[in-house]
Amino acid sequence: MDYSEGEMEEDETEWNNSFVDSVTAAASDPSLNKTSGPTPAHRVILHFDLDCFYAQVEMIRNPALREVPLGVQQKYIVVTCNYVARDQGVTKLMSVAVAKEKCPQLVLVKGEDLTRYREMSYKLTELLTSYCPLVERLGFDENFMDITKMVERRLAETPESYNFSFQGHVYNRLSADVKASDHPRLALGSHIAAELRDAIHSKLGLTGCAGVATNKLLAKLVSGAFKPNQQTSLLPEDIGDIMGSLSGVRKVPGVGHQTAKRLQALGLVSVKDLQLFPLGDLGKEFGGPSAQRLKNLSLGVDDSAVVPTGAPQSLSDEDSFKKMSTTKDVLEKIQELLSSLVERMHKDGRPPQTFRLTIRRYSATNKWFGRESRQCPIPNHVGQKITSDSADDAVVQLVPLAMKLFHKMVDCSAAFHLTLINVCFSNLQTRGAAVGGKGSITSFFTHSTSQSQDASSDHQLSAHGVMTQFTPPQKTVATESPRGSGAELYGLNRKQRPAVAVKKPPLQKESCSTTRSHPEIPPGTHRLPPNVDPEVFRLLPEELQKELLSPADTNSLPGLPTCSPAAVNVPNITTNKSPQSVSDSRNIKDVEGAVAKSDPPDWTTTVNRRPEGLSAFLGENVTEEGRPSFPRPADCEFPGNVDPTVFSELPPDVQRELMSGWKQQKAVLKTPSSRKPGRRSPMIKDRKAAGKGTQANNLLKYFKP
DNA sequence: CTGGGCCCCT
DNA sequence: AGGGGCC
Repeated sequence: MDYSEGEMEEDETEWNNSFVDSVTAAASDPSLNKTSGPTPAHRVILHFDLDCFYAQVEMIRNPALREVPLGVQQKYIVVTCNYVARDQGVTKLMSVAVAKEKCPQLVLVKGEDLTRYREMSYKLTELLTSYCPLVERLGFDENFMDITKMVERRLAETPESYNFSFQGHVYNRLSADVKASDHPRLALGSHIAAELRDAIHSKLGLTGCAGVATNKLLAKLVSGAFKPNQQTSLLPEDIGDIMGSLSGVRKVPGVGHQTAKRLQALGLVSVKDLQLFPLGDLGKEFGGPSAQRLKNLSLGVDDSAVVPTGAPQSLSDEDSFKKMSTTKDVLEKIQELLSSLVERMHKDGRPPQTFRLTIRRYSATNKWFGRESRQCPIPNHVGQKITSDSADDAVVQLVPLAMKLFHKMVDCSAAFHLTLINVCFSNLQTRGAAVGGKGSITSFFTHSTSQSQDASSDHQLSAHGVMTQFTPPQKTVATESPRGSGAELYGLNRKQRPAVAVKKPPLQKESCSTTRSHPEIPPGTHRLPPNVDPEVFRLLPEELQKELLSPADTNSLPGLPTCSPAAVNVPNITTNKSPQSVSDSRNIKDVEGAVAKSDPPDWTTTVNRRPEGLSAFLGENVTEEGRPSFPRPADCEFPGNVDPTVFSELPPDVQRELMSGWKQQKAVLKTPSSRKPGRRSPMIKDRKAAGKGTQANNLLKYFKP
């Protein structure tokens, strides 16, 4: 129904017509255009923007931090800071070094784990949703709301003689001399905004800014006019002013770095430049739809609807680092990420159907370069496991999947250097009929339902009690007490799980017994002992591998240490875990389990004929015919005139780039001088090496001007 | 040009 | 699968 104002921005054929319609509708006199469907010509849109969100959450957790300059640190960056710190010159996204130098007393709190922020963020969205269903999230700390209906209802109820007024600021005006009666809807909107900000503060302890305007763009722009903990409304007659006040196109939401650059190449740097630039010319560089959108934005026109965000469509977890260059480290990191992510998935309750692994490789020429990813479907039973009882089992199943994807991207026979790993679940199964009706799911629904009633009942504002529609199976949230202010917001969630999870103490017995469930393994066949990490195994010298595979040892071999393979010496392979890795002894054990469980029984029959999945897991090179082969340096990739020895002595970066170049040449005969990425890409798509071809593309870009 | 997400659109 | 955008 809100289809009204556009929303087909990218529909190429119809776009132009629908745009013209919607724009004229929006631009023309609001009051007369009611006829054109259910969409109000005059929307009232709110934008909420919490003050220094992460810092606020930390200050709620520890009120003593309110008095001191506080920064929230991720890696070596201060991602945000409280206003005490800002007064001393600290800014967002400032390096820790600079921040400390500006403000020596700066107190830093680690903020890499987003759990608390995420939880608080959703509490806020849920709170807003309890007043009005049209809430759209933008990041963790911003929300749009379309309160048109709410406003209309109030308007209908207000007496003829009502004296309208604005709450908070009115952009570019002294609120004294604005005639609020000329803008009754916005005026009412400003009161609703004030009430909501108050509710946010009393219920969650958070302060923030709000913007009140007629579309999302303007609401967002105006919300920042008065910064901490204030609100601002924008009258339609001041749209030109606020757009003109922006220092450059980059300040327009929707115009990112890349777009700004392209605009600049056209000579467009100010908003006004963009406003005046011929649409046709703009279309030549950006295409019709994008050009229109950009131009609209520059004029303050934005007919996009507030689309209720609902539950996230994907959950991901990532970590960045200076350098990661061994398969073992990758494996451990992936496992670590997966463990926490699976835990989150479990609370979410929707079984994911696809898994994605993405990495960022270090490249000397530019390290801020893009990521590469591979994704694959998640077997149904695994997906169910994530959400049902045993998340640990799920991790065990997922690690091999992840490693398989990893090896699709990274050739482990060559040096590699990663700076980021991300794991992501998406394609979340929305209706969990398949979940197999454990009691837990139903209990969640009842619980959260009761909560939503709580929230809506004690407020005159509330129109709908529909908070639960996307509440994650975080029954948890429901723990918010009637008066719930703050303290019990956190941490209480966690504890419903053990009750279910205790069923299986995760011990090596588990994986061993699983492995032994195939006692019919023929004697004398080659197989990895159940407690040997295949990744580590792969890295061993061939001789050691043979020893390990010798039949006599199959069941007696103790586990390999998790430390670097170089440190392993054969006779001393004992169960001793390297101290560094003890922190989570499941690390290795889980992987063992993974191997045992994910492998069809027949994988044990011979080392050389494993299922593809396992081969990838082991880091073997797999040819296109599916024949596994152990890694050889630069397998067959050298042009004839290249001396392998010389090559091997080159820096890894150079090696990789050269390799990419060669592979590129193999894939595409013509040397790619074309600047357009889109031109050539169809050609290299078919090859199995498409991934590497793509990378070659990227590397070649470095040599462009 | 950093950090950990999330989104949409090819 | 990647690009761009947002915070």
